[in-house]
Amino acid sequence: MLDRYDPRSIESESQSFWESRRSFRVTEDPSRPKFYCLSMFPYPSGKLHMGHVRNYTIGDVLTRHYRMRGMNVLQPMGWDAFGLPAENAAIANKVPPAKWTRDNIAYMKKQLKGLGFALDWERELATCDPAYYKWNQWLFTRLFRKGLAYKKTGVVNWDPVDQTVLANEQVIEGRGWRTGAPVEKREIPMYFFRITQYAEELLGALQGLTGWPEQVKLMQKNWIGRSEGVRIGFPYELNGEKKTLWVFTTRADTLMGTTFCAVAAEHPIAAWAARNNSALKDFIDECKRGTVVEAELAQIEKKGIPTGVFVSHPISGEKLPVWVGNYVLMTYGEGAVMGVPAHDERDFHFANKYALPIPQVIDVKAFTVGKWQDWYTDHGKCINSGKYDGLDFQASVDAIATDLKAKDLGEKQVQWRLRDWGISRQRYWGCPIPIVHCAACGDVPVPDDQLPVVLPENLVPDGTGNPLAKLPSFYETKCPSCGKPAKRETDTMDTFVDSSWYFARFTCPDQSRAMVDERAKYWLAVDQYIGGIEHAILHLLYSRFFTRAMRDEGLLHDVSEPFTNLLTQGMVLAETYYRDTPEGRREWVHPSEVVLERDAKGKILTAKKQDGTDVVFDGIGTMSKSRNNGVDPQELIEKYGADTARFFIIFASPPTSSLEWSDKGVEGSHRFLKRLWSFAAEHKSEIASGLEKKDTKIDWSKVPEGHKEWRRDIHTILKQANYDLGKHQFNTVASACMKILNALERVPGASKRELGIDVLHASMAMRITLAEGSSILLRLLSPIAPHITHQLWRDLGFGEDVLRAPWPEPDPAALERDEIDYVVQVNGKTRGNARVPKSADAKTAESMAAEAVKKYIEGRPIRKAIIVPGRLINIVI
RNA sequence: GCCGAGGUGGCGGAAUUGGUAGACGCACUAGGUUCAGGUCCUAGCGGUGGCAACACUGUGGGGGUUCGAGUCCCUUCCUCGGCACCA
Repeated sequence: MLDRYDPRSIESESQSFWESRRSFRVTEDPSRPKFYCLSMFPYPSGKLHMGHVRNYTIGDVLTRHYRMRGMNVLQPMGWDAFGLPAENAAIANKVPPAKWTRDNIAYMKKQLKGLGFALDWERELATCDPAYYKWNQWLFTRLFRKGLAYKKTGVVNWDPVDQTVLANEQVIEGRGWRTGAPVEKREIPMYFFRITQYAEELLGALQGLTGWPEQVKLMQKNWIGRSEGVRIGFPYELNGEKKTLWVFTTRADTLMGTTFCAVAAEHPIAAWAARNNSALKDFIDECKRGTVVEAELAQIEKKGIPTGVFVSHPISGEKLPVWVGNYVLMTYGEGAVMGVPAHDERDFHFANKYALPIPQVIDVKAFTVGKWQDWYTDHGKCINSGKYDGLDFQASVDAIATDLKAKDLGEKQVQWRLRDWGISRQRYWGCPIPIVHCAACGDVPVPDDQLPVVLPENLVPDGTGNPLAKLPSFYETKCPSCGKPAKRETDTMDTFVDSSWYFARFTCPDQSRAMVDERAKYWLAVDQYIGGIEHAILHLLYSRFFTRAMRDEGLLHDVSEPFTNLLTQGMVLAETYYRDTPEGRREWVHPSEVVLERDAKGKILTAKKQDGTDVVFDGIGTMSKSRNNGVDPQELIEKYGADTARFFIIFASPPTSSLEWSDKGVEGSHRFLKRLWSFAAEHKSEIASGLEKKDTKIDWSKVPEGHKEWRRDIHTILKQANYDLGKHQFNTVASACMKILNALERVPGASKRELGIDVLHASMAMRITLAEGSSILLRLLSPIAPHITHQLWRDLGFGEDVLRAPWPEPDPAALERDEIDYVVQVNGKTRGNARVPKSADAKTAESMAAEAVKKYIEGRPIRKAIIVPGRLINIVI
């Protein structure tokens, strides 16, 4: 045993130990409870960032903990390897995305190994491997035949200069990122997954996901967005032809307050009306030019222009103008809305702007036409609504729906916010969509025996469209159905498809004849899934959809939900600093280069760069290259070791909260591990002798009282730590480890000449407790800092492998007390303490408490006393 | 704009879920060790008043429920995440 803590050698030795024993390889074992612990697999962007380290450390703490509790724990790792950054790197460096991606995987894998995660590397997979994406294609063809995958047009961002489709991310302030050209919207044919067919089930099943955070379930619920309303038809005539403009509303009770209708720019009425109306045409063009990003769409100024078309109110027959409104979404409902300015905020502002009437039809409090108030949308009885006057919300909706139904102009309808999932990407580095376009046979799915459609790996995209579309050897093919020359689809799949089922593939990654096999039955569902809150909606919803689609294909048995428990980790943040250079440039200064000056109380007075120039603190934000505030995990590991990195990350904040990086905090964590190491070195022989006598029965009456308390402290801390582990509050578990070490370091003296003390006996008790406490500490700490605990466990003679040791449980006898310390309050204010014998009844406890605080009572009569057993007594005077 | 989360010392955070607010750590202050710096060790550390004992006050702001509120309710201000082609 070395006398100095040397993480480098300890960590590489521990890792070799695990590697040589294949410690983390797992197979199906029906004799033990299984636990599938999965962290979201990384995109191989180059090197690990702190978010990865945090994610995988949390997963590893769970994995190692449950292993020590005797469960058969699977923790696999793989690579979400397709995606845009590889193409961007290819454009920048002229390297094929495949090579860039595989190099990154090799480097990041080395980093993961260096962090000592208990991963079963024999199950590693990458989504860019044909052996993986073959099954994306296979499932696609199955869904296509069922109609669960289908083709229709979708809207994309189009860069007119590069003649290419842009991702939202590649559109900077309405312009293409490379060309600077104003981006246009373009409608192109795409493939969609009919996720809406599962909308009802995806929504209903949320209730059963008791292991998910309420927050995530609520976000999914709102995203799916079920709303009950009425589909209403407004009849009109075009060139003598009778037509109906359909809208959907959840507020049919306000129908009599409709003063206009508004349609989306893409609506057929808009197109028809614009034929010989150049102002309208320009406006529609303007709407189409803009963004496809909903967040921006929702914040643009609400504008509109009349089409000149009038529709009839379905009840009153009144003529209402139809406007084109830039706030109406073609993708929701019917692409048209009825305008009720008095009871809808957007309609209110729209009507005010264009001087449309604003008649009140619901009896809300204090209505005036001038200013919008939130309560205008409140439910109430109908007024100014003819025969519906006096009806409340439900009654008026029912009556109006019945009347509309009779006229064939409407009925109740359930509307979803959720849209079908467009999966076509006009990009190279992705899974090819297995379709062949044949002039005679149409869209033909590629037959099983021709799968996978292999993606050529040697291409280098240049930013002007998909290189696959320029490669005849890829797209020239024969129709699988008639054998005539045909064209292969060159679009690839959204990478969310790859990540929607990888958790299932980890159960049987070597299976070449099927997407998944029987082993999935043993392992699924994932017992604990861990990942960033930013995936709360899309990735998780798509995975829930895929699991059901696979279930209905007969691939998964009795599994509908992929993730039983979900832990959404917080983000990793760091301070940001900048200075404005004399040239007027903003220079971001790395936090490690900033020197802080503090006052006598530690408050920050000034921040300067090391060279003395002033810098400005710009708050706490996510680690990013652009703001130069990232911390490279690799440097951290090299300087302090993986255990310090892991410990700090766990200690600094609870898993679900954001984590603020602090170099000083890292040093504190390192200090703790160093202290642990020296403690072990210093007490090695006492621990050895305590271990030898560990079965000796201690007569605590012959040992000083302080000694018993010492042992009780350790077990109390352990009890709390186990409770905290159960609720995944790992930061306080790390604190508990520090507290136990603090306690152990306060070894009580055994030489005190107390009455009845047996010095030899007390000394033995001390050594036994020291050994017991050390063993508790090492086991409790091992999931967080596995290397140092592995080494010390062996060095101190506890055993060969701490991973195989049982999880520590507090000894109930150690927790027992003869007396209870009560907090004593007078009128709710804490005024003292009272030590009360455990056997005392309530009356005795009360009088002892009153005695302890008598100077605050001063003889005034006690009105009552509230006793919280074992904790607190509140005396009310 | 819509949906979701969060505000506790100088800082990260804790509080047995309605019962001693500030555990543990960082920073800071004083002392010790050291030629010195670092390391390490000991003690102190929410605010105000006081030599002190102690008193008052304190969990973003305001109001309420309760014997008792960081925790529950109402209201208000601020910060962060997602919004369908970043992953």
